[in-house]
Amino acid sequence: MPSPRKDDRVSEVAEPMRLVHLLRGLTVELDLFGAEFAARNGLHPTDLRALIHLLDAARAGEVVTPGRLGEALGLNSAGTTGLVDRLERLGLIRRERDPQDRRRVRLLVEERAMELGEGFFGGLIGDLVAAMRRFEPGELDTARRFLAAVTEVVSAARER
Amino acid sequence: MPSPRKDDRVSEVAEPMRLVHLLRGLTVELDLFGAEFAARNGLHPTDLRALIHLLDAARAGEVVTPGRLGEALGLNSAGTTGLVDRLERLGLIRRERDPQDRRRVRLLVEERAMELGEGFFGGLIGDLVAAMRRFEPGELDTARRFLAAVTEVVSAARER
DNA sequence: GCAATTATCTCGCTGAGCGAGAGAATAGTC
DNA sequence: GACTATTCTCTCGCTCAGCGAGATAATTGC
Repeated sequence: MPSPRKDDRVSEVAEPMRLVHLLRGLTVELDLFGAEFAARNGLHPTDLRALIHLLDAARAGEVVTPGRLGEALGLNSAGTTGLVDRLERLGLIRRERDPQDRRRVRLLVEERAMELGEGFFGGLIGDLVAAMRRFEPGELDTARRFLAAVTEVVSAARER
Repeated sequence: MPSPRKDDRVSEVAEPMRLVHLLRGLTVELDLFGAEFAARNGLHPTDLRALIHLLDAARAGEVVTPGRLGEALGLNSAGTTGLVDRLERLGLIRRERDPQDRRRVRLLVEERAMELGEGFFGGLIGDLVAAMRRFEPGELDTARRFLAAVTEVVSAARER
C-alpha cells in the first residue's frame, strides 16, 4: 500500500470536516427559514413542524392522531393537546373521533393548511429544484446517496 | 435538441423531489438529535444552538457579545440576557467587560463548554467522517458542491 | 459639556410544554 | 358478561423561555 501524498492525507480529514460544517450551516439556515416563516404567519416553530408532519401524512394517506403527532415532535400528551388546540383554533386542522376506535381522535388537515404549506415550501422547493437541475443526473444520484448515508448515521446515533 | 425519454422526463422532477424530502428528513433528524442531547444535559435547544455558535466563534478567534449572539439566534435583548444568564449559571461561559469599550460584554467560553461540545459533536462527527470515507474524493466534491448550492438557495430565499 | 447612539440589563407578562393524574373507550381473561 | 389492564386523550397547575417597554451606563460626535 503506497503512502498517500500529503494533500491526500490532509483532504481525507479536511474534506469531510468541511462537509460536516456545510451540513450544520445548512440545517441552521433551514431552521431559521422555518422560524421566520412561522413567525410571519403567527405560528411557532413547533406548529410549523407539526404542519409539515401532518401534510406529509395526509399526502401519504396516513391517519394522524394526537398521540402519533406528539411522538413525532417529541412532545408529551399535555403539550400535544395544547399544540392541537392551537392548530385547530387557527383553522388549520380539525379533530374528529375515530368511529372504529372511539378513544382515538383523527387530525384532519384543512384546506387552509395546504395553502400555507404551499406558501412555505412552494417557492423554496421551486428554487431548490431549479438549482438541482444544474447538476448532472449522476451527480444528483451521488448527492442522494450521500444524504441517505448521512441521515442514516444521524438516525443511528439517535438510537443510542 | 432531442426530446428526452419518458424516464428522463420523470426523473427530472422526481429525483430533485426525492432529494428535497431527504434534505427535510435529514434536518428533522439533526434537530431531534440536538434536542435530545440538549435535554440529556439539562439544556434547551436554544442553549445548544448558542453553544455551537460560541464554540465556532471561539475557534475562529472572534469575540462574541450578547448582542451578536442574540442576533445570530433571533432573540431580542431580554431573551439574550436570560440565555447568557443560563449559560453562565451552568458554568459554560463567563461574562467579562470589554476594557476597550466598556459598554460591551465579552462572552468567554469555559473549558466545560468545549468538553460538552466534544461530547455532542465528537461521536457524531466521527461517525459522519467514517461514513464519508466510503465515498470517492470526486463524489465528496460533488456532495460539497451540492450542499453549497442548496445552502445558497435557502440563504437567498431567507433574504426575501 | 451635551445630545445622540450603542450595548446590556431589569421588570412584568404571555404562553409553550411538563408532570401528574382523571376520564373514556377498548382488549383480554376468567 | 362483569372485571382488570391497557390505550388514548384531555385537564390542571406549574415552570421558565422569550417578548415589549424602558432603565442604566458607556461611548461618540458636535
